[in-house]
Amino acid sequence: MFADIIVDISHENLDKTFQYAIPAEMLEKAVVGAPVMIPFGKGNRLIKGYITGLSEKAKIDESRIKPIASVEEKGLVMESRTIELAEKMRSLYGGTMNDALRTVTPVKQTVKPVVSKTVVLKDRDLAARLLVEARQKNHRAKVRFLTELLQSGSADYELLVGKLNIARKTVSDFEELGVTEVIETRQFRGGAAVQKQENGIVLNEEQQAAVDTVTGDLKNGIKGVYLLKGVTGSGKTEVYMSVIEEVVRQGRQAIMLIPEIALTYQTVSRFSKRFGDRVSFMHSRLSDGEKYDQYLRAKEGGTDIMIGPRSALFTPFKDPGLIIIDEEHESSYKSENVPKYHARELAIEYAKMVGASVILGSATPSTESYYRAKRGEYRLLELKNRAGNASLPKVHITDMREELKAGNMSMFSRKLKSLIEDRLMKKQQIMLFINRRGYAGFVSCRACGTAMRCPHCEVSLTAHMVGNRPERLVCHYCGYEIPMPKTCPECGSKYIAAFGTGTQKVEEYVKKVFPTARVLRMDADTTKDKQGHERVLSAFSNDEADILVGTQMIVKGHDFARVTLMGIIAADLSLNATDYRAGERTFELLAQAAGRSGRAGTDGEVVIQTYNPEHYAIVTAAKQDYEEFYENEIAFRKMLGYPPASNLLAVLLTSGDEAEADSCAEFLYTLMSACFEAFDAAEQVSMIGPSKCGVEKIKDRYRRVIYSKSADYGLLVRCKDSIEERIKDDKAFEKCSIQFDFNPMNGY
DNA sequence: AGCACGCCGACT
DNA sequence: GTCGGCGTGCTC
Repeated sequence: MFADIIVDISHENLDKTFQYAIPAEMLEKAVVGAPVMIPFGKGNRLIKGYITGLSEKAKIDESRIKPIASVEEKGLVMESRTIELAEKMRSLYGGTMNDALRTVTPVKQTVKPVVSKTVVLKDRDLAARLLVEARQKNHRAKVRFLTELLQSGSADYELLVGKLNIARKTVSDFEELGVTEVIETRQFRGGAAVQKQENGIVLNEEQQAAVDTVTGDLKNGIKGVYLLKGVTGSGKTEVYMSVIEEVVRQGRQAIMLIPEIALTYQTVSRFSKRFGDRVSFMHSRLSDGEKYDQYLRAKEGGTDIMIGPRSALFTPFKDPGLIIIDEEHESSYKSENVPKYHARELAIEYAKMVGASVILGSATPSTESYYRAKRGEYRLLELKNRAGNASLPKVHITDMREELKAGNMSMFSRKLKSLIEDRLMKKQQIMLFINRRGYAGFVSCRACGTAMRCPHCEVSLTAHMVGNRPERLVCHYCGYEIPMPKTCPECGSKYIAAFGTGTQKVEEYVKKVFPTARVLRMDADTTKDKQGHERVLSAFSNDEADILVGTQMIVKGHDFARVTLMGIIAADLSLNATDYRAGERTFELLAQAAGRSGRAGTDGEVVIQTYNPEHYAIVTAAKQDYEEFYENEIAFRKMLGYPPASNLLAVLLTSGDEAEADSCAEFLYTLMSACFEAFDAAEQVSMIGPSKCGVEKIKDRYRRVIYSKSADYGLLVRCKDSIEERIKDDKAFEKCSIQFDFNPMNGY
């Protein structure tokens, strides 16, 4: 008997199976998925591997085949379908089998105790002196730490590590603070037992209809993909819970994916109350050991439900019957690491493999999912009514070109300014939303609103700055390039500039214009540490401020009953992002932001400031009309051959040498077109590039990208496979690295 | 990845 | 003459 084994080393040359003989005494243990130790290479060094298949025939000369050294008893036997899933992942998204296996297996194999370290004060005088010094220099974190240290004689080092950005944890790191001892305390953290409560939840008609459709199908053995489209507050979670209950009743398990960092206390408590300790949660604050614990619990049947980010898809349940993907349009479902899988797409594949149903939930479905639902590939379930008496807010779109014409050069339109004054007077709260992410320095005319766009690609051109002056405008999709114009090509105005508005700028400006208002700011800078997020939000909900200025996070966060005005400072920022998803992202954000205002029945108002008041993403978001948005968006995607109308393969090439990056990218392009030629499919593909990436150089590596579009996804995969094979040991590509990204979520 | 084999410089 | 530099090639 022989076993096909993949070795636990991630290298292209080793990305294949090796055949080993199974000694008679190991025949029982040597099953597919079992971890084994094998003698490898000339030195017969022992390395780990996984059995991926069994056979009775030797594929190579039998004399060269060595026996397995041992089957790892304490290691986890991977389900054969986990290996199958890894194979699927590898074939769909590239990378090595090992990369794929690694992403579907838990990180650490040992349950590690949670280590908390305490530093003990020995040199009291030194610490006291340093405290005086820290007070003088106004080092608040240091003061807090030293005060605590002096009072108690010991302090939690995590405080210091977090506040002062100390990465290492040895005595010498603390010496200058008067510390001469670091004590480690270990403890094993167990899951808290939660009392299961009887549910008294009554579903409304729509919810019940959605539940009945899915559970009815489940009872009849029908597995499908459902798109649950429900506006914010329509009660999608109740639907999820009821369907999960039915699945669990059938003796099967459920996985629910949520976007990264979206696991709120509310979600945990609702699910815990309903399902008690049969539900497990995964989140980034868990240590590897704790995650592994959860993994084991699921594998051994200790839980039925797993809730977590995209990696929770790999929970090794015995018989998963349902996979839910909440907020399915979220981009965090796409992995940024190799293999760059999309959890939503992979979940659907996985469900097919194991015979499970999939529910995709969203208020603003991705264009991809809605397209498939319309074509009948997914079944559409809708929740149209908002729970409670919340009404839609009144939305004003202000045309910033008009403001400029009227002599208003400020950041706020007259409408927004007067409404802010009104709310401050009424002592109601205001949120100002500035959409900074996805903005890479586009250039627009303040007089007529024209953004500089690529004539070939329908995306914004990106300003390449020299110092703080834009010098050239470049298209990131095709490489089209023009010098920075002096005047607007449309209207001739000289008010043409790279757009840039940060949260700090807005905050400063608010303080200047409304000196009496209490202002809080929330963005990546103010919420660096883990409690920062909560601190700002609770301060705002405790009415410690009148105005909250922030990025994305304020839109996705909690509900604030007292907020009656939402100002969207520059709706165009995301609209002019340099990738084809800009419209969708803008609609999502604006629709969500609009939904934030006036949720408790009070008359909420929203002001959307824009230079493109007639753009469909803005108009439809203001009306909260998803359907109309979708019709426009899908027409745009069809016209230009973007997903889901077609498929896009981005091939990213990086090299430390600029000339080499150019020549290799050029060569790669010819190889790819020859490849499509060889498949006799050149007419089904259109290729763009190679061109420079939006960020031309990262970490001293020059970046180039080639895009291929084709309606046939399989064709792109075949091209990737053949290119990988072709360049594997070609000297020309030795010093560059090449990554494949299917239907990328961001522009390169 | 890691380790052996292999073909050219400075050394007991 | 050999000890050792790390270039390239293979691992069931």
